Amino acid sequence: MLHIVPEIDTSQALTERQKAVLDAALRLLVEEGDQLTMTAVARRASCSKETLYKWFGDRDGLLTATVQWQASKVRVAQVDGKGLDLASLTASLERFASDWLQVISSDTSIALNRVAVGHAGSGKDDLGAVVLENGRFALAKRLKPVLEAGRRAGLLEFADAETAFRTFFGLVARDVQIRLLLGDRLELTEAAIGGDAARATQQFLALFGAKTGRKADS
Amino acid sequence: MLHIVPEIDTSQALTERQKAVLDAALRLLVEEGDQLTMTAVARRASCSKETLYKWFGDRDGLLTATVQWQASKVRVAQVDGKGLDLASLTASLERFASDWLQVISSDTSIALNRVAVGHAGSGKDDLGAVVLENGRFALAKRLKPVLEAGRRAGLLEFADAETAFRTFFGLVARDVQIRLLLGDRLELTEAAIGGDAARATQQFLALFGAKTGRKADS
DNA sequence: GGCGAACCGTAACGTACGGTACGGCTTGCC
DNA sequence: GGCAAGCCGTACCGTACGTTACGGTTCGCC
Repeated sequence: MLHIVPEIDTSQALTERQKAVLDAALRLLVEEGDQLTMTAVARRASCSKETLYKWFGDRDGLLTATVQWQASKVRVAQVDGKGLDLASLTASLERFASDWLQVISSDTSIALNRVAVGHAGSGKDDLGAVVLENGRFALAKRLKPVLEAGRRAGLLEFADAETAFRTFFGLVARDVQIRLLLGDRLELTEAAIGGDAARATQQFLALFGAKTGRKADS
Repeated sequence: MLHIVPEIDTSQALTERQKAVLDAALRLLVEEGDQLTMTAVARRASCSKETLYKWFGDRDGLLTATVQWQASKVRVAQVDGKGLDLASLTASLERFASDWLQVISSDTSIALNRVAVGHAGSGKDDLGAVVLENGRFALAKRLKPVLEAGRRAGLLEFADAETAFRTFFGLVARDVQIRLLLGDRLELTEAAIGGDAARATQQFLALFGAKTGRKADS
């Protein structure tokens, strides 16, 4: 289990210039993947390699800082669970689903996940942990309160929020992420994402919705 | 869309010695990941680098051959859809689910997927296509006939087999594969896999099972 | 036995790239 | 103005590794 404490915000203590450099590195990472070179980053960011090494230590440090920098940007608004009814719960779930599909199908996410996957296993850095913590685990942390509010409101029935979340995750993501990571072209239009989000939400409600006052389930 | 024609069996025309070399390369790939070196492969396989280059062209060729070689080994028995009732359908689905979980949580699959993901995007080779074709798409090809047999037998209801398959895929895999690829420890015991397979199957039946003569769904 | 093909082991080559050093420029401070 | 700090651009160094070359050995075949 990774479960790195996620509250520490390492993205501070970055000057504007440093953020600009990391943005350049990020763009290059999206274009070139893990075979980006320090020289290329320096050129793209119009800075010297000496500066890169002074600021980030070494190549792995630069990569880690870049991933964390991007991660710090994707904090999404919390959905609060006040005055919950079936309509607003459904809307929240659809919102989560479509946000998540949007994220995992973005060039940036794909590039970051590719790099992190490539580095996992060769225990040099913890890119995988960072990505996981700011992706899948952050999503769970934001969604679980909604699920539990839904349960308190009598709209959902489940024993374990973690298990319910994982099912929701599966219904939303299905094979999308692995296919994209493996290079499958898979055009996700705005409309397709909306449709998938609605479908996943309905399926989730069919599985975990309380069996009171709704049309015959399925 | 990749959808490389998968029927061509490129694993033939390999001598026993070549298979042994690829097995060595595969073992090394599991241990070292993508940063394995040609020298290491040669040493592990007790062959000369000259031979590696003669047989496989270059490093990418060796990697591709290794991935294809492993892919050719995982052909799983087809399940035929004769005399289908709910019990045998359920058993088939559970079997597929647990086989799939077994595969994606194996060291070999993780290593291969990591390498393929790392190479995707840098269009040099098509490792991603190979992995996808022998993983997710092969699974669909084997499972869809079962789903359609279930529909003909009046046990399942769905409009599109592809969509139904993808939901099943999502219910089975959930977040397991991406977490493993990103380096999350996630011990999947035999028992846990069996439980997950049963749960995913029940959820799938709750969503797509025909509403005749079954106990209250969910 | 002689011969050629295939292959092993190892040495050698070339290069790409991570990392370092250094000269010059700008900026802020005394 | 003088000086120091920070940074850019670039040249430089060392090494790891992909790729090639080559001498020596085995093995099938005549």
